[in-house]
Amino acid sequence: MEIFNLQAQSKQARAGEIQTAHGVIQTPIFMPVGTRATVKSLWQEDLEELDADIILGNTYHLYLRPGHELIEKMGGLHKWMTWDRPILTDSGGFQVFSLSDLNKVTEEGVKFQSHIDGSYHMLSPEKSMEIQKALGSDIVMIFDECPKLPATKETLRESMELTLRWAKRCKDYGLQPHQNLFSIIQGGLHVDLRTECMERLIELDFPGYALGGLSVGEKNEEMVSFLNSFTPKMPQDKPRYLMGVGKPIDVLNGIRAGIDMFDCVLPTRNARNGQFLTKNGPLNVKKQRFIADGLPPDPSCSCKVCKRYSRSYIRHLYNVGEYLAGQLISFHNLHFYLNMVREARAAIFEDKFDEYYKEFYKNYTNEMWK
RNA sequence: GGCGUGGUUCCCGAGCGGCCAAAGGGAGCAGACUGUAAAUCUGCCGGAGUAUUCCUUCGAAGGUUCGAAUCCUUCCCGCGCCA
Repeated sequence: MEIFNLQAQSKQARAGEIQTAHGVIQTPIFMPVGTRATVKSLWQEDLEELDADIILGNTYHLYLRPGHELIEKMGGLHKWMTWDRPILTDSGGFQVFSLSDLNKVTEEGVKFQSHIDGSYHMLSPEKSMEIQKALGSDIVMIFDECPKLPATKETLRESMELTLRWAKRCKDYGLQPHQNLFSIIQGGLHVDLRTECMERLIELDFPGYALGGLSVGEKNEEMVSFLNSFTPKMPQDKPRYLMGVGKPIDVLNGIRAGIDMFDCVLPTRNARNGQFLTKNGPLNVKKQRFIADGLPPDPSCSCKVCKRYSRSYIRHLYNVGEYLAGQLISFHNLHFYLNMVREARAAIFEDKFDEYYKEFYKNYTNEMWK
């Protein structure tokens, strides 16, 4: 079943729609990350006001706490967290990478030691599917292995082969009727490995294809150059998802290469660390020069935070450790990302994405404003 | 007036003869953060130099000592208790 409808293209950049049981996702899309059934520091009302089409949840974290059985018992993730728009859940594959000192990878799966209490757990393709099935997310990710870069080609190949075997096992596990299983292409920065991985995944036939294992240690230029050469080879009629990426410019680079979906913790994590985004690049609110700055975070922004609050006030909140600082900046930063991809989408429909990209890049990297 | 106690680098505050340009906080500065173990982490933080180094500094002035933020004398100022 096709869930993706390609609507417009501007060179490699694409605009389209993804159909899910909980609504339509307009692409290119940025998906706020809500690991533990919450986009940190924001209310679901905020996400609706931001008009986020879809958010993420995480298999590993929700499995450990509160446990997928509980969420299933409470009616599934959507109902439990009162979010009736689409949800994508990551499979826990990334945690194999980010918590690597606490786990051991075998053919069967990954034996984990919980980062919370040290207890032992097994995460396998079947277990990840069981959890995501219970959560009831609209887009389910296969359980993959995400190798850290740089890595030898041999290592990457072995990892890719394992991911392929796991992909088959995920595919064979039955999900809920409304759920769509996306596969994840691995293979480091090698176009040949990635191509082989993709072709073998296409044989299994998935409704969407993701690029995993990027922005995990390689140079940014390497990732951009890889994306430009690889993305056009990906299926035209399926959504293309670049996992975990990235900074605003990275997202635009991805769109330019033909990626449809993105997620990243940066707008919310960095918000909690004081960084707010502006048309002219990121700034940190804790700087003393903002102490009496009556301007909003980004004077060119139309979000509710920028309409009301000043840098001076938010700086004070941040400085004294008030939660509201992180909340306000998170809201603004997500607005920044979502607004950016909406503008990109509009530009693609007008076949002016390159112009949009160049203008954005020029403003965002202009040192004069810093 | 008496007794006691204290004045330390932007602020608070350790140090009480050499290992002290002086712990630790705070503030400040610079940086990081990319499928969230992150409202977190790293570096700098008297001046000059890449650096072994040099210069200025621990209320003030004198003194003891090879050597003092640390000991002594006097003075200035703060705080507490008693009259």
